[in-house]
Amino acid sequence: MSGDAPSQNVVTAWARLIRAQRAALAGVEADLKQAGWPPLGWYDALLELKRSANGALRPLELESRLLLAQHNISRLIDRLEAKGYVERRPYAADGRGQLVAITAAGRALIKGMWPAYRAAIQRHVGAKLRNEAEADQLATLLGRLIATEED
Amino acid sequence: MSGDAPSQNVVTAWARLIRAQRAALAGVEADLKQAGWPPLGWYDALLELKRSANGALRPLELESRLLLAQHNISRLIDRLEAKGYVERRPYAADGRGQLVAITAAGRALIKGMWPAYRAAIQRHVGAKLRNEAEADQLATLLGRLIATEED
DNA sequence: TCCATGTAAATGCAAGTGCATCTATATGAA
DNA sequence: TTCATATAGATGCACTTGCATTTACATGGA
Repeated sequence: MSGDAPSQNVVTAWARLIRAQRAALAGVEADLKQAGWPPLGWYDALLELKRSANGALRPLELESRLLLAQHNISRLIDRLEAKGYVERRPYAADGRGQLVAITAAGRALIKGMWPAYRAAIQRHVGAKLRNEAEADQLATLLGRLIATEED
Repeated sequence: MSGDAPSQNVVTAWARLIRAQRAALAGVEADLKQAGWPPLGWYDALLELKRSANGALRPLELESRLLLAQHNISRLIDRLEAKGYVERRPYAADGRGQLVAITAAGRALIKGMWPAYRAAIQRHVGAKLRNEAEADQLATLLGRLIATEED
């Protein structure tokens, strides 16, 4: 898969990657919204925090896990903080940094959202695949695209 | 793959779908921008028009092919029209509708962009896959997600 | 014909995003 | 220590997107 021109299969995969994500994301977002929940990005960010030691991460770390730009992380945290789902704490080891910690309200939010989110994932992704092997294959192949040999 | 709860493989595939697209799209957009080209969405829209009979499509059709929301299509056409890459024509068969046609400048634009776009696709997608079979598999699986059994 | 209802596309406004820049702290060389 | 440079995160501004609504035309029934 080297060389400077992509094969037809690669171009097709690229085009479908864009559209499949667009379709799935729009579907899931719409389902969540209809059920009265906040945007998906809030869930994803809170989940990363919850999974981390002490329920906290530095914005920089959140950035690399969510693959969002720095200024977008900064403002996402603003919104989550304004609603009381996270709190910013100073980061002792580096005065420039900070720690973003999930609050009890944040934990409650993702817990409450999960059933609806889970159902939406199943509807817009799971139900379109034929079997577990396909899901596994898809996850594996997408994993290759994420692997960071970037730059 | 039925039922209401997604398997772990499905959840993983979902999470990676979001991130893989985000990473690949950001990478390709950055490459194009650095080379001085307009956003990717312009290319995609113009390509759909170029491939169509008479180089024209109704906005409604463009919407379903690009999987963008109606108002976004409307404004994308505004921008393309302002730069002279497309033109809006009345649609005789339905007075509410219109036809959006690619211009000579539009054709020249996508022709000029393709080498840079192609190289970016190869760098951010092709180079990360191991062989043609993987590209083909990925395209096939993503195709399942796009297939419209929606609603 | 007239009107209620439906559909294609545009638009005002709010919210989110990209971009460049700014502030504050950290690090390393002189 | 001092200063140049680098890094973490915030922010002003322009542009894009989402959402609701509006406008214009189409369609079908009374």
